Amino acid sequence: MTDDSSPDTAAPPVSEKMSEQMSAQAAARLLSWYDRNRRDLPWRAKPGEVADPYRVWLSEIMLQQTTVPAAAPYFRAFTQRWPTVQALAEAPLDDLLVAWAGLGYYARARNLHACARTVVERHGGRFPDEEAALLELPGIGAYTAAAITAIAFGRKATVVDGNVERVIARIFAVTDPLPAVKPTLRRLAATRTPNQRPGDYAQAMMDLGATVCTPRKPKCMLCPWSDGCAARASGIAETLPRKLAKADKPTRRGTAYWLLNPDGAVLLRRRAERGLLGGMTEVPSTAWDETAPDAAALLAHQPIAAGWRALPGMVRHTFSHFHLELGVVTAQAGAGWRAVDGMWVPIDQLDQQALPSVMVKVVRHALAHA
DNA sequence: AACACGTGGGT
DNA sequence: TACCCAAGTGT
Repeated sequence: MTDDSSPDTAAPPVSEKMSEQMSAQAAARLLSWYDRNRRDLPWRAKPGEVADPYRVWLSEIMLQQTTVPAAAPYFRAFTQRWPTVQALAEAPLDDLLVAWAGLGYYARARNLHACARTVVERHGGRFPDEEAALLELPGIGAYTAAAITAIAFGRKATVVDGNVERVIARIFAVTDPLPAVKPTLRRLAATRTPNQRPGDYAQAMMDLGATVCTPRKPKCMLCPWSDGCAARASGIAETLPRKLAKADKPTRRGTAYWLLNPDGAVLLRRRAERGLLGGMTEVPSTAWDETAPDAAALLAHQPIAAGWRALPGMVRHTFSHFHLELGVVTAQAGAGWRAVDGMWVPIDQLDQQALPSVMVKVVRHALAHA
């Protein structure tokens, strides 16, 4: 039973009016739970405070597929350095990439910059307060548009993230697997969205999923909706939502070139603007393929002809969709080093570069073994 | 529609 | 160790 029609039971059909009342009652109970268990998060307006759309937007982008503890320090750094969307729009993209380094999904940073500039240039520096207009902005999809509408502007919107999908799947005992069942979950979620306190309700749903209706070992005893939860009634709460098995990750292999110049600076370069780690800084390397590069490939990809020496060990890293094994070779650049394509960065300035985590690993490996 | 796109923490 | 998971979006 995955649609929202009346269940085929002996109970009398629930009238529309009655189900509306039940939803309103459920929302009130959730909001009461929220008021009693409100978490203090860096981006969350305190009771009585007016939400700042810029901070709501920034936090929602950072929280996409990202845990609260991971996002929090980045949010503080960004808001301290760029307190307004105007300030962010005026900053060079490269400054954002340096500040975003380590947080992952770097398209978010590129879209963040594009979005800030669009808001300033086309919306007078103010975020639109309607879902449809927000949806037009780079980096803002269905979830984020609804979240900003509800949380920043106090307007009704159905906010559906992974937490909400889980809560709804359990309440209604939806057993069909994700992602195909997403539209159904969205419809069901919409039937419970109240007119009152849209922002608090959205955050309450997500908090409920994050702290009570958790993926494993849900704390049903603490749940304000436990008595109406179909999955709990049938003892399958922890198994929901069901998900299709994911394809396993292939392994790719490559070799990175740790090249030092006579001044003791290391050669880095900027990656392509789009795609994996787009616009970020890297230690030059061969292509990353299934098979490790042979001697010919090492010569073909070397940034400058030099006598390369392999460092012991290997850098391992796992991206969203593949494993990477990276060997590291090192050399001193001889005559002609000034003409090499890339940038020479003093070792003590590496922390000012837009180095993604995988490259931080390469740097650490080289410094430890070179 | 399915896949590309990061990272670090939990079990 | 290996897999799952986290306030998704773009193509």
